[in-house]
Amino acid sequence: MSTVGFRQHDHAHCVHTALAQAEAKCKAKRLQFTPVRRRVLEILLEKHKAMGAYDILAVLAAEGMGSQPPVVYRALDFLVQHGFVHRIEQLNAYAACAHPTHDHVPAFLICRSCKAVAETETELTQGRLGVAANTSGFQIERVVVEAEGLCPECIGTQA
Amino acid sequence: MSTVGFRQHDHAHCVHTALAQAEAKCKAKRLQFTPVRRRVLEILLEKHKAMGAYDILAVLAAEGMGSQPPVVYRALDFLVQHGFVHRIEQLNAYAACAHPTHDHVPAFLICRSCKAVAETETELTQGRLGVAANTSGFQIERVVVEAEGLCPECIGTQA
DNA sequence: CCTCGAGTGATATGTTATTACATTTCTTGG
DNA sequence: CCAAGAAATGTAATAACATATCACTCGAGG
Repeated sequence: MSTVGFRQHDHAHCVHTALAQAEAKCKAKRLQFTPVRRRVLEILLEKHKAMGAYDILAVLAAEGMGSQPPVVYRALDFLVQHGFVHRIEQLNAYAACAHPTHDHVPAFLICRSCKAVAETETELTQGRLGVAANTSGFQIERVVVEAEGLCPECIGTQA
Repeated sequence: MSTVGFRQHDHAHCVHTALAQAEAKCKAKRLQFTPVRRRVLEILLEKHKAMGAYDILAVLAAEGMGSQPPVVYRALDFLVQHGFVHRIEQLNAYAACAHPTHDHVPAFLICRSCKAVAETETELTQGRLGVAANTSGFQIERVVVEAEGLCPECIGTQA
């Protein structure tokens, strides 16, 4: 995987597989996997990188699939909601999920130089954060974990 | 602490103390604790809540301390850089640091209902995230941990 | 006294996200 | 099949967040 694990891989295959999985999951859950939603996910899978909403919108617009912001934001909301895509808070950007087949708490390694994003998983409500939440009576629903730094490719080329 | 621990506390005192600590730290490090920077920190301490840059700017503007965005963003950059303030990525907002006296990796509990923010600490590069980073050769420089959910006050009043 | 650098003031602009409302398309029960 | 309601989309306008740039001030050090 070029960004997900900072390694190369057979990309066309994984795009196709991921789309098929998403389609199957939507069918199973009676969700509408509409053309716009499908295409947005496909764009993210193909690019295999975090993209801003307006970057995605530009691609859609070039294809005549809607040129206004709400089009892409609605599609992204849907995809995020159902776990096909993650939002990278630090970048105000979106990336296709690398492990769409099972529920998980995503964690990201974000290269500050090339903006590559690798997705891994974390344990929820463990460690001090979980303790703090329990102690204070806070009910955790979602956890964002994002590490910023340098990817292997960029370590040599940077300060 | 009303938001930091979802509990009440003597606020005027802690504002004063935190400002004095910040002033001392700046003096020790030869940093300029200018009126704008001081006032921005004070506003965040008084409000004791995550605030958007433009919310802070509105307060500054009302006091004649600068009415343009760069004023507040520059002050926030300084305060974040030196650990007096944290940026809450999920909210695009800023909150005064609750533990300014020592270096730490902050973690936040963010109430999705009332937007209260509690700050705790986490262990850096431990657990699966650290393992993933090591395995792939990624060099972590900063970690963002933000949990979203319901604070004790809001649990009763929400779905 | 002069210069240099950090900070500030001000204008403009870029980027990200939402509100609002009209219209179309799906789906489901009669 | 068909009507009614729900879900999705099209479109315009605007809100919210952030940065680029340049001119100006002021204090520290030569």
